[in-house]
Amino acid sequence: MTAGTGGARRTTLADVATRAGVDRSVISRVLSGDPRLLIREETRQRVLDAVRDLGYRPNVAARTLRTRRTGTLGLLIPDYANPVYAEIIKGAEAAAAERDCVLLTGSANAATELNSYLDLLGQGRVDGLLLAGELTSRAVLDGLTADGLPWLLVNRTLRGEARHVVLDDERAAALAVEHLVGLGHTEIAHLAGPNGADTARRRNRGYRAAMRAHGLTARLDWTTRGDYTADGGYRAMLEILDARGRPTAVFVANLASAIGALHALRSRGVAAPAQMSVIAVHDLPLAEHLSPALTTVRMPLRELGRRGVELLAEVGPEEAVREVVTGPMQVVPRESTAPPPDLQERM
Amino acid sequence: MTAGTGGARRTTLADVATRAGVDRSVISRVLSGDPRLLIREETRQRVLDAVRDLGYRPNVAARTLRTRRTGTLGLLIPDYANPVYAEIIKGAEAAAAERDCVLLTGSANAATELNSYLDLLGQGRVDGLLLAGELTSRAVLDGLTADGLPWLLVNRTLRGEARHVVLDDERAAALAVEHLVGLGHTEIAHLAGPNGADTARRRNRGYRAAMRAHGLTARLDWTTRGDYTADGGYRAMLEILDARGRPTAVFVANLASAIGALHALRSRGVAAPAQMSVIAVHDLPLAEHLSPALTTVRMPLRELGRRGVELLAEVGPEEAVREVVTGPMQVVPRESTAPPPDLQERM
DNA sequence: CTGAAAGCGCTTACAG
DNA sequence: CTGAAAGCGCTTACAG
Repeated sequence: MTAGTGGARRTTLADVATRAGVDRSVISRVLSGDPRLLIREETRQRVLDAVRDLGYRPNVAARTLRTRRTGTLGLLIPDYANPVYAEIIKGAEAAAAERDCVLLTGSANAATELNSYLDLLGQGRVDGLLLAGELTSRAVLDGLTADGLPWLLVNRTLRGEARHVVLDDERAAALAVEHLVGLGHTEIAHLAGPNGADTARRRNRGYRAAMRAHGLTARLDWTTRGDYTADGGYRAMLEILDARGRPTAVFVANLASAIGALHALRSRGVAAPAQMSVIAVHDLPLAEHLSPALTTVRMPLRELGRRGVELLAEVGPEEAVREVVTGPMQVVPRESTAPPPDLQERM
Repeated sequence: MTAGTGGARRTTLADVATRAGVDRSVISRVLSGDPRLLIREETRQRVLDAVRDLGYRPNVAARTLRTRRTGTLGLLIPDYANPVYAEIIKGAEAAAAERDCVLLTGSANAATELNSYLDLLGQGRVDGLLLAGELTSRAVLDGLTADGLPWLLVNRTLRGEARHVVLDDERAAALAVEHLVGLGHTEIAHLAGPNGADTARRRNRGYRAAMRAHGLTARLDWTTRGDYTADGGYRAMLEILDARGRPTAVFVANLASAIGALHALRSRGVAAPAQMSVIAVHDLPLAEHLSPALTTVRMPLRELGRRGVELLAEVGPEEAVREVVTGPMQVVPRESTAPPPDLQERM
């Protein structure tokens, strides 16, 4: 046998039709469950038997060419290494599988990469596109719309666009602040995410709103900006430690930053939680094993991915979608948060 | 405009042909760079202009139906949350893009999931399949072969199969042991990976071979088994600490396990590296920020993904492939390894 | 109840 | 140098 397809010709509808002694169209309609098909039970059995015996599976390309539906949804993320996206992918994949759809995940972390990825996707490779991460521009979205390709922003919004599904980042920030306030903290800093990140802006906004709601001051020099990486979190935590006065707690915008922040505290000899409580957005098994074990806010990321697929599949491409996923969101208390030093002394 | 395709009919070859005033076949041959096409430069320009003006992009389904090539390769991984696979995916994606191929990544962590994923993939969705992780059985591979779908195991081998690309896990283990021996250690334990994992078996084998090569004893009760997670590493490290006598160093089979192992050492009050050196396979930015910063062996994971795609695309499906990727592999020394206590005292 | 036909948009061997 | 034709494997409206 020569290299190449490595096997015999695939079974087609014609093969099944011959075997079952009916027309190809009958097979097709039986398999697609056509409700307008009238067929004798005995014929239907013959068809099903033939399909099973020959191991027939429809040719995807032929079906797509005919129906203009690929049964594939695309998901574009900036970085596979970010566990946040891993969770989103899992939820999206599960939802896609439930609708007999394949999920085609790709990564792009620069505008040029994104464009070449869209080129690669070509015409008619996917029925719709979920766009996570920050690099999507208005121009790209307009291009997709012009191509007739439905899209939906996931975990981000874009000014003037009304096609997105996000988490309640404001509420996550509020939960974190309330946890700290509940422990007695009043001097609470914020290690924020990058300026370009929509989630970072909303967590920052949520932090400020929650501080205000508790009559606390969100000091400007106690809000420093990381970039959602451990390295960035390390640097941003040092900035907070170098500010005039020292907060007793810090709300960190994501888990990777918090790992760097804990490192910065160790390197300056600041004990956590004795001298500084730390709470971060996103819960992962890892958090349990850090030193100290990290208090987190668990976010419904899987649910976010799931809803992305559902909305993309169900809502017409011209309709507005502005959904905030309200899955389980809660503080997971571990060792990194405790009452502030002054309260501890009194105990 | 109604919901649905959300736009006008897509541009087809016929539209371009009309615009350029030539037959459809000419457009097709110009675009595919048919070497047997004789065409006047001026006609070729007209064709190219028409393609550009109309923004023509070939319909993937029609092309696939005709050529039997999808331009898509599949990659099946067990878990998106594992950063090892994130790196493999990145390498594979880059190599696929270079060959104008799309990479369709999917996850399955149980045999039933795998089968339903393959069903979902259907017939003719991908030109070949890369299989990473442990769950692939002989039966699945035979099924793929029967379907005429080329496949390649990535980061694992399977007895009796000769279609795989792997890393040199034995060498990684040897590098780790040599690093420890170079620091003066002779009592070296091994926190292994799960029994089912091919990489774990090879790292274990490499550890034993390297110990032997240095005239050292690999004590059986100093080899404990984790499961490549932080939780498993925590438990397996406790087992080592509970053994008779205590090693001065431990070679950990992967980074997630090492995070748990460091936690176990802290919880027992064993100082690292003063009382116990730790080195683990796989380097990630995270390692720098652990406490202590973790010494690792950096593995060429991206290169592994890249070679997987290259080999799948280039080697005929009937040919044997047994490749060991020889990318950059090196010890990245950080704080978690140091000379053993007895040597330190003498210094 | 079942079959025959058209056509989705390409590519390619062949005709001129 | 360029065009006409066949056919990849489906689905679906229609004919009987």
